[in-house]
Amino acid sequence: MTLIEELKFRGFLNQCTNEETLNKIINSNKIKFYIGFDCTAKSLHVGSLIQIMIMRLFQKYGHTPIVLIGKGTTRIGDPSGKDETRRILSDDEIDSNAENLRQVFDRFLTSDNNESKWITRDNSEWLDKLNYVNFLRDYGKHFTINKMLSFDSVKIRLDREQSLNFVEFNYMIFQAYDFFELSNRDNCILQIGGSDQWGNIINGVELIRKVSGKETFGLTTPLLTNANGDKMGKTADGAVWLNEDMLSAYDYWQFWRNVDDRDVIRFLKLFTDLSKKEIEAIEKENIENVNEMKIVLANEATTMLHGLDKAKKSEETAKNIFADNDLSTDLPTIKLGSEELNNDILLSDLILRINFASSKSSSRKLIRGNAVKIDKNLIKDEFFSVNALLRKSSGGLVISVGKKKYFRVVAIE
RNA sequence: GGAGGGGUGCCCGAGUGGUUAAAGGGGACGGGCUGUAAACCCGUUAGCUAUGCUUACGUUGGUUCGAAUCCAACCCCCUCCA
Repeated sequence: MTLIEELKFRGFLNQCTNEETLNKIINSNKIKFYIGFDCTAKSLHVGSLIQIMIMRLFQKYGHTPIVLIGKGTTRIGDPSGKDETRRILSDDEIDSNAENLRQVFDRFLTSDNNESKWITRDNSEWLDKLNYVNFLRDYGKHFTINKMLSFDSVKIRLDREQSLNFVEFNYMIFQAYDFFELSNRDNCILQIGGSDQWGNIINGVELIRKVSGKETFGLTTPLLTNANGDKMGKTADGAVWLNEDMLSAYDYWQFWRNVDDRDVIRFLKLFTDLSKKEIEAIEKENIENVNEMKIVLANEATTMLHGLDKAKKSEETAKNIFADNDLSTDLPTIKLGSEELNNDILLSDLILRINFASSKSSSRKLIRGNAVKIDKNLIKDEFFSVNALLRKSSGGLVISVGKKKYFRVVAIE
């Protein structure tokens, strides 16, 4: 299978400039390609995973990924896919976000092979130094307003009567310029991005052709949505983060375990290293039992990010809770000292403390709504205090909120 | 700069003096059904030391017994004109 064939099989390919030529080049040469990531959050989330996985695939075929950390462009704010102007982040925030992002790539990309070892660039390196007048003269002339206005990222804002300020309007020019810089510095010949980046990407391809006369390529991945058509990666508590301190390995595992039936095969192709053969075998074997496939998916995806141990442990925990109804398993735990236990400990406070409710009112509403159980017994009293039960128990209490959230409370000496 | 329109809860959106913590929809969460899925049905959806109190309809003041609703100033957005 060639790289392009594999991309197609797995569902990574949305659009590509001149697929035929690119195909020839990547089959006979090792290339450098890049994907840009802005530092708008402390961590990447599942929404970016498709980009990370496609880098991984290219790397498997011997190509070199350039992770472009967009410290410079983050200070501008990409209007693509955004309803409104982003909050402007401080430089400190941007720096610390950038640091966090790098760690994630280390998990997914390899540095072993010298040839295709992944590298990072930071576009503030060149964007910060730009001189406005010179830049306009040398590069601004290659962009027509007529065309810029026709880009979706701009058009949508205008159509919806939402403001788009001049800084944001310039974003696409900077992104195009990034590609130009990388093409010069690193001989990077391909930019990959989500489908919403198509316009920005071809701007870069065109700029390079106009200025250097070189042919470069652009490729986009489909916008990742689940079977319901929702943008992926958002859950109740927010995004499905990749950094473990923002989302535990167990919760990450649960995210994959809970995907829609219709998404399983598609996600196995996109988010695991399983080969075509393996995926087809799994599909055949489990045609009647999607849940087995979901477990494979959860294990594979979690292993890739957090390691085999944590994946297995998550599976174990899930099995205990959901299949065996055995609550003696590993759970997030609140430890109460004897001093604290001198006072009444309200159930509603504990739920708040473990972050299963966002306020005490909502925590009480959950209790009123029959959502909370202690050791599998429904508690309906929103003023329930756990002291008496806790004194009687030996191993502490297991409290569940809804069907999927569990935690333990223990008394310590 | 001129004329007009607009800013409501997580989002969309109704409301033009009192029973409005604000209709309706979406989303989310919880319950039921199930398979930790989907669909469907029901409930919840500002906070708190809670039969009450506090905060909330762009911001700040004002009128009024009472304001999201009326008035003034300011900020922001949109359309047309210059």
